Amino acid sequence: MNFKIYNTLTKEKELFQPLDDQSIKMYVCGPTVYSYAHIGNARPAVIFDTLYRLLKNIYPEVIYVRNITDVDDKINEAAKKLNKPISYITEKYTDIYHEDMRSLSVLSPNHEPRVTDNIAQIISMIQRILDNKKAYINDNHILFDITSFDQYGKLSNRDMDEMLSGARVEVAEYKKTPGDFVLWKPSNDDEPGWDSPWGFGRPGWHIECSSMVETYLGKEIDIHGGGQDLIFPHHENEIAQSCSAHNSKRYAKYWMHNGYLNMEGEKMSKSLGNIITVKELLEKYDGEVIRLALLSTHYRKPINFGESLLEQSKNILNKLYKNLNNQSYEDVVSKDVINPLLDDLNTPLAISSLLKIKCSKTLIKSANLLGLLNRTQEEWLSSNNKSTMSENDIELLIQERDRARKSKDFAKADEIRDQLDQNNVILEDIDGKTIWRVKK
RNA sequence: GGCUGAGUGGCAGAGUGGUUAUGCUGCGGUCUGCAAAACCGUUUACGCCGGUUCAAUUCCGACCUCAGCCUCCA
Repeated sequence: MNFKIYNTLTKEKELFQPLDDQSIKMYVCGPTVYSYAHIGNARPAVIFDTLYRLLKNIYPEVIYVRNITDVDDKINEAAKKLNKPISYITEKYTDIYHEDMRSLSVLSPNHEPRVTDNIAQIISMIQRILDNKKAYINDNHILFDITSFDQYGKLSNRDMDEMLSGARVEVAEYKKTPGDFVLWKPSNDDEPGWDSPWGFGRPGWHIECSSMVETYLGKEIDIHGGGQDLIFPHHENEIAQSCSAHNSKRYAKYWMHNGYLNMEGEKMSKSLGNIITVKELLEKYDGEVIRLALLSTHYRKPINFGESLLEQSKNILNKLYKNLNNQSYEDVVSKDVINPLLDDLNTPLAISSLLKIKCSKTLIKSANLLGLLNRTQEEWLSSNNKSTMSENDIELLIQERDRARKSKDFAKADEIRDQLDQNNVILEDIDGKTIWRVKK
């Protein structure tokens, strides 16, 4: 099995050679639960879910960990605004995230750790980094000393000195080097916090992932994934922390990053007001349509999300479900689908292959690998049944139209068809019989 | 300013040193009372300029445009 992955660390497409081919270990940065997940959050979830499905198809065991970040200043703000406890916010949005992911056919990872359940492990890791003299204490903050880590900047291909000359942000006074980052910071009484050897406080942003990888997967893992925006500083810092705590050279063997998502050609941002949540999209489109839309661009490229992409995806899915009507016995994944996936997860090419598969069972099995065609043809056709008319009324009108057609009163027959059309019902005359379906 | 990525036909989107991607849409046709569905056909594609080559959209170099990152946004 030749599985190739583009590795951000080496900037090359490499042959995937697992640390242990009996058990693959992958970690993906999960959501910060302070608001509804938007479509940009859904992209990595769907992409790495597809990777997870592919790996499970190849290897005997895959351990997939995706965390939930439930300690964050944005959460604190959201809680303060509503005058509710922080747990109210994190629990609410964790539940919504899970619902959204289910709708997009995203499988649950094997572990989904929360920061609040792993504080002891985080403290232990920070202590080890301090013991190894890779961090220092200043003004009640524990800061990682980036000058102590010679690989710093390798993942993001950055030279710290060059970056600093162009820096546009004020540097906190307690930092020795402007690039140093917080491992632990003090909390006020109204902020979430835990007792630690360094006083009441909370972990910095990056340490949680390092700690959870260590706890649930070990010191070194095969694949670490996330959005491109996390390359710097988040992933760069994770490498520095983990290697410094472990006295090791390597943390993740392969780094995979998905491209950005734009809305109708524009960056999705609060200021432009074009952020669209998964929940909003699900009101208008089936989760499978959204999933297909997200997979229709290669994961490393920017995706231009919008109405036309969704409509196109809907058409493709209709076509695929329509193709599920022959009886067949071949029950294997199509080579034309799995081979593109094995080549750095080329989902667009795999999808185009799906459209050529004639054998239903092969089609289902192949599409399932992408998390698609999860329902039967009947279930699909009857979903999104948005006609305002009852089935009985529709049947009666069809009978009336039949009578009109038999008596060659085509004007009346067409009038009835138009009437049904306005109620989203489309008629098809096949072999002397009239069948109807709801517009999708 | 530094870094990273992208630029393919009406749209979406693969791929390739010389031969059809694929899908959607549009147009034409077969079929139909008319439609729908199905099937068939179909329109100049590869940002710009050089270079390498018998041949470049594909390799190399410069340039242009767009997007993003540069301390907590997937």
